[in-house]
Amino acid sequence: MDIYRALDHARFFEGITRASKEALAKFCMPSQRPKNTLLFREGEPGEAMHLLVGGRISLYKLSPDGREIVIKVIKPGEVFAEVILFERKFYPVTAVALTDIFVLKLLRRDLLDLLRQEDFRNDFIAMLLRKQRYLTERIQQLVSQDVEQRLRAFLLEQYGEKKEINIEINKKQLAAAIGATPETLSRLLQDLKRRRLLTWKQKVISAEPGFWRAV
Amino acid sequence: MDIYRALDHARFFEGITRASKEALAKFCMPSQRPKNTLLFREGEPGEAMHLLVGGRISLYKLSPDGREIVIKVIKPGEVFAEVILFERKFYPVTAVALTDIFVLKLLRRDLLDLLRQEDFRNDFIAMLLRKQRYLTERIQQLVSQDVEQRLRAFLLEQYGEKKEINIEINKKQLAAAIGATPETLSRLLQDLKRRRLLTWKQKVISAEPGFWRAV
DNA sequence: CGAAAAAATTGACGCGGATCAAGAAAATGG
DNA sequence: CCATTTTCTTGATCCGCGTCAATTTTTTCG
Repeated sequence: MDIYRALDHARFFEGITRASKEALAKFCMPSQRPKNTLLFREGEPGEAMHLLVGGRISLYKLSPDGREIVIKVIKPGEVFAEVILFERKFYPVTAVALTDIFVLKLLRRDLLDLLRQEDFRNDFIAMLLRKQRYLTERIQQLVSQDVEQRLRAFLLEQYGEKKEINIEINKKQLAAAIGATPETLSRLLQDLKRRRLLTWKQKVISAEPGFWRAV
Repeated sequence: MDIYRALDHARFFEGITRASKEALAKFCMPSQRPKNTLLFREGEPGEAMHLLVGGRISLYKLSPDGREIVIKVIKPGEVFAEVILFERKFYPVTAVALTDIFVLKLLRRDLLDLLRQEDFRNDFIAMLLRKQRYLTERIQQLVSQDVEQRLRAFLLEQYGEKKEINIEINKKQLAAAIGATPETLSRLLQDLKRRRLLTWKQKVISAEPGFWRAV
């Protein structure tokens, strides 16, 4: 469990100099947590930015009536909870580990130091803008696309256009991630199977080429 | 049409020193445009950040089937299209003037200069984080709230909890802004009128106190 | 291994809001 | 000011997906 190596693989820190990555490694607080761990809750005060090294984490908000609205599923190499560093001091979302995870935490004051370096700062701003773009696209998707298209977009974003996907999350979690109920996902999967486009057995999804360019 | 004064009123530039605001005023390119002007289109290359001084602008994305999905309605004092400054060089959304507008443009290179100043940079990052929070909340709203709640949220955000709202956009535009069709909005307004919560006559919306705390 | 819990499936049904079409009202522009 | 276009309204109909309930299947763990 080498922090430096983890940082080295995180795409967010790609453009950064070796020296500052080593400095960063000193600041980071590593932690491993089992599946279903609640990392933080919406509205709670916080003072760290997180970098996910391994596993998946779901960020969601609660609707007034208690439903979980998934904002984003975080995959390895991505940073989250950066929002609390500058603006308010409260997390705007809840974070739950969908699988066993390995995360690095970076305290506010350490990050503020790092931001003094121009290249780090530029990467940081670029990351924020990328995220803004992502959220913009997610809005468009959730509002205008049906469940099948959202499933396709999700798999594409998280795993790429592959024939075999080794999926670590369960169907309930996936349903939530694409803004649907488990029942609806179940029926969709049945239909995709009938159309010979996609099958889900155990932890493996097999997608036909046709799936990726379906109507 | 004093640029400095405009900047002085823009909340984005609130925390900034007088000196750098004056410098900024020199860089800004002011422009006034009539209603319905297309400022830029999704996918077009761009090289300026915009600050809206007066009027309203709709930022939207097109769905695959050509519907307009409104991401955000910009109000005076807000900045937009900052995304092209760092990340890619293409606008991620289309921008259309909902009313006659007055905007200031800030070219990429000028902004990059400004970002060298620590206080400006901090404000800039804070603005990005605020926007991220906004988009996060918009997702939650669009996914989990019905049209009536979305109407309430929109009016609240854009005009505040007022008894009388002078509305400059038309019903079609408002319907799009809350992710509904004009037909649905029309029926909703009829219902709100019947329930004595809200009336819309000409360019004026009158909302009863009860409207703001409706179920 | 076997019992209990959790996840997934299946069917019946209902609802919010989209769509389509037609007509009324309002805005626009010569 | 009138003619044309655009916006708004109203009714009828439809559909995707959620909800609820009942099983079935899978996972968990003593």
